[in-house]
Amino acid sequence: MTPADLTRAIFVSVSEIAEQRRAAGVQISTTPSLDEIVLERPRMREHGDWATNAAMRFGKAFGMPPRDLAAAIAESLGSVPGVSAVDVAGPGFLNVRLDAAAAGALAKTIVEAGAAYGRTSALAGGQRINLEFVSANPTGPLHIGHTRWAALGDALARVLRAAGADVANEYYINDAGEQMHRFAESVYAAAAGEPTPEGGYPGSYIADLAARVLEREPGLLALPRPEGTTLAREIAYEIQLAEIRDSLERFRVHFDVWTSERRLHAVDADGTSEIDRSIARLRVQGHVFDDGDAVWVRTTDFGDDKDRVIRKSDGQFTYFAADAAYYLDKGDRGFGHKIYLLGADHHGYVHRLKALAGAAGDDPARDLEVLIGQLVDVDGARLSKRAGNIIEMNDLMEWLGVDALRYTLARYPADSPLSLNPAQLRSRTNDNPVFTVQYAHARTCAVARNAADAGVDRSTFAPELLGHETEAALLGALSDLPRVVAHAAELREPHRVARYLEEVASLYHKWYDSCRVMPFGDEVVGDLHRTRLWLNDAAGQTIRNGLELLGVSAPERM
RNA sequence: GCCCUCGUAGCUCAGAGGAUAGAGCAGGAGCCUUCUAAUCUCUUGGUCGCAGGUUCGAUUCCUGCCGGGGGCACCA
Repeated sequence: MTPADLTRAIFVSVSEIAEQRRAAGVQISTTPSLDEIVLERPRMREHGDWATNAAMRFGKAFGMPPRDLAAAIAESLGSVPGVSAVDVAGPGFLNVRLDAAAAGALAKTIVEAGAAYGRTSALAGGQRINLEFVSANPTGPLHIGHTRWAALGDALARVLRAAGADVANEYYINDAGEQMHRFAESVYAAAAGEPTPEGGYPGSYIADLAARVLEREPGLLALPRPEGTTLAREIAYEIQLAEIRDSLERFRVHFDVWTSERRLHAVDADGTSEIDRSIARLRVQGHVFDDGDAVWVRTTDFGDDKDRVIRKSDGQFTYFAADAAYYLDKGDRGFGHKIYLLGADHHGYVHRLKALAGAAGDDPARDLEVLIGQLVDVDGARLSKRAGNIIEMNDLMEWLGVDALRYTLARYPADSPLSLNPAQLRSRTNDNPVFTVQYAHARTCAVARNAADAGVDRSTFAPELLGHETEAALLGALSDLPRVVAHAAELREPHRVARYLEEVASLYHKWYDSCRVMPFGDEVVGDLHRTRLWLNDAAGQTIRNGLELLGVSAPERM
């Protein structure tokens, strides 16, 4: 019996009681629907396998005290096959216990579903989602902040897809404007042996880039300065962007779409750019106005504390203009829903983005989400040798490993400030969550290997034998993966998957400690061993699937 | 000044309006001739920052205050 089966049984019971009440002449103010039945796993195991607050929820509408309604539901639920006990507790909770066979059947379900276990259609059929994250300027290496958004954004994308959503990962390349100019000046200066210009980029990576630029273009310094600077910029840009892509791929983060800001600035044959056309489109919606020679967007219509300039009086576009064009561009490419993952240092931008959505004719509350991530730092981290006062993603990967980094960065809600503890991340005991989870997985593999050697296979399956309390607890947790994934997707909180895995790992270790898969000594292999192998493999599969959602490997040996 | 965010055990943190507020670590006490003791068992530890409000019920939602972090531009 899966949680979904039980939910349905409770729904049927509640509906029948509603009918009886109606037949008895009682006014029922609401007709319950299936998705109003909420099943949860009790915090305390003693309370049972599952609990529902349905009686408290519908008591009022049925004109019944919650405890009476609970008793009525318990009565009819008690006769459902697979349910071994139903208790009414507290203000009207219903605690349900499943019999071992009904609960144990799940082990086979999971093994047979394999990598698909945990996937749902909770978010299927909705708008196409554009998930933009990282989007670092291609003027230097990625730092620790980008690393957090990369881990979080990619995990979120995986979780959303597992819940059936259609999502594309997007990286916006800020390759136009002032920062690129400063980057160019810095690289050229380094190539020419000059000091870093005022406001330029420090760090020895600039000198490395300059050396590679000169290698590719030995005549650079012979060119007139403007042409030389432009050429240096283009070559250095290409090298730097390639390095960013490489870092991200090594971090197992893949972007489906890379959008260049330059494309938005490019002027067509008719003399207009994407940005020009975008401002014209925004005007139609009525939130754009002129003041002297400058063009403004009335972002205060959408909660901003002041209106924003989109085109300065000297004719130059502000950054906001490119962002507006980019927003419209996403919509034009078929993305009805846009998610932006921004660092806390950009939160002032949220109102402006919301305003853009509104000015574009979208619903700012429904079509646009901005997730703000708090800052992260690492105790005792070395600053980048080549990029000055930042902590580099490349160094972090080498120092702590991709698995530990990804897991830990995805383990906390985005809006909680985070300080990584390197000693903990490198530890090989329970104080390191990623280790606990990976070790549990490796242990399921070790058990499976040993079982194979001992002649224990999955040729029979007798779920009624899975009656040990640690087996009931483990099965309960395993059954929760689809719900956890759906919740994580809906709430945009991949950290729920990590926390869940820690619970499964812990319950698996407890089970391992008290229930053997292998026969003792010269004991004959029996159904109990074989059935436990199914459970062992189901636990391994569940952990593997969860780790996959976080982009963390599931080693078979440690 | 205004905006965002956080405040839960000694530490790091979970907690979608529900039960006696949880986990790991740290502290204390235990279990190895048999699948990985890297695990497991028991145990100490709380004014959920403070004060109001909504609710049958608030750590959770609302308001104010206190404290930490981040941010305010015809900047990029």
